[in-house]
Amino acid sequence: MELAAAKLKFIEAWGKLGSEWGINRTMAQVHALLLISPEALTTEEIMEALSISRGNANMTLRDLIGWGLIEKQHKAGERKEYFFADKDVWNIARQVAKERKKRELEPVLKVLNELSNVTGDEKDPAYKTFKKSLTDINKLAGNVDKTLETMLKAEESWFWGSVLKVFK
Amino acid sequence: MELAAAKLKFIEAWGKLGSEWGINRTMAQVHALLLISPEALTTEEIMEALSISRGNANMTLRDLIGWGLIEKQHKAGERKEYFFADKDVWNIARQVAKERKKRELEPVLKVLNELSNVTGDEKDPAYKTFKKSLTDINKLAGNVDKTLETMLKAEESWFWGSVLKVFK
DNA sequence: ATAAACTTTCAATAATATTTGAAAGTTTAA
DNA sequence: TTAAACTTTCAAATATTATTGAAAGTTTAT
Repeated sequence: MELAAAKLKFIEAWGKLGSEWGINRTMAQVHALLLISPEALTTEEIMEALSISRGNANMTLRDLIGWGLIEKQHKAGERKEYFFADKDVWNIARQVAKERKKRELEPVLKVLNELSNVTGDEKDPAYKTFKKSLTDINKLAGNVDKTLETMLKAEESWFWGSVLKVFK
Repeated sequence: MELAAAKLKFIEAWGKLGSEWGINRTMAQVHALLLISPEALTTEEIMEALSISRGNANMTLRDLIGWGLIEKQHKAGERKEYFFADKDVWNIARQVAKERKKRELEPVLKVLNELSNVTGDEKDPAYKTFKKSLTDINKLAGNVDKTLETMLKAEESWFWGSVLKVFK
């Protein structure tokens, strides 16, 4: 397969994966484009490469910066802003985990926590079932949370080394 | 907080979490409802509890069965179908992991694999960057895949015991 | 100060996803 | 059979989310 075709396919696949996991398709595509680009690109070039409008490109780039996945770059003597992506896939994974944990997981954990002081009759099956589910979910969520925390601090090789070692 | 209010809040929170992770909000809500219900419920009761239409309820229930998260139950002498959710949170997590791996991760891994035999000039930075990204993503994806596989087979306590042990 | 080069905003529009509800389909009991 | 009880389907309506593009805003050089 030719490089040009492969690039398009990669961008498409990355975009699809993103959209299935709650990340805007265009955002994932722009990220993919920058990820496989050796040099930083301008808004103009990104618009061109993905056939998207200026407004869309601008907002998407801003979002990606907010996610910590790309950065602006300024070239000496040029007005234009260039954008480039962190190429370290482990950093990317950590960054995404960090943001989603903060934006989505933590608010839910907060609600679950509030709910755990629900009042009711210990003899009521509805109450007991509710309590049990909450407790179990909290336990699981606590473990997920701890593991993510470790991941966020860890080096890739150490993390996978540790995790995979116990699984063979 | 009263049980009734707490239930509503839980259903809402579960629905929101679901929608942020690419799962239809109604589907997550129906699942939440059944998860905290001690007995199996009819379509009618679910429609009523969540104010959704018959068609929506029917499709959502079918989807949830497809995900392996709920089951039908028949009561002796009754025509109606009852639905109940597996209450084991670890089973739920595994089931969701299994389905999403199959439906979304695997197709992408397949594409990534196809892309890895892209042809090009080793001296071309665009080619080198592309190759490098692919290789790195494949490596990470491989580790995620192995870990998920282990999770799917494992008992909860063993899995978290093993993972958390190395993280203390 | 002015104008060119570039970036940002946001109301309008388009695309996508979800939901409805009534009709069609199925099963059971008498 | 027939009809009541129940389930499924799916075209149309609604709601949600993403995108456009032109106008407004900003920065820099002269």
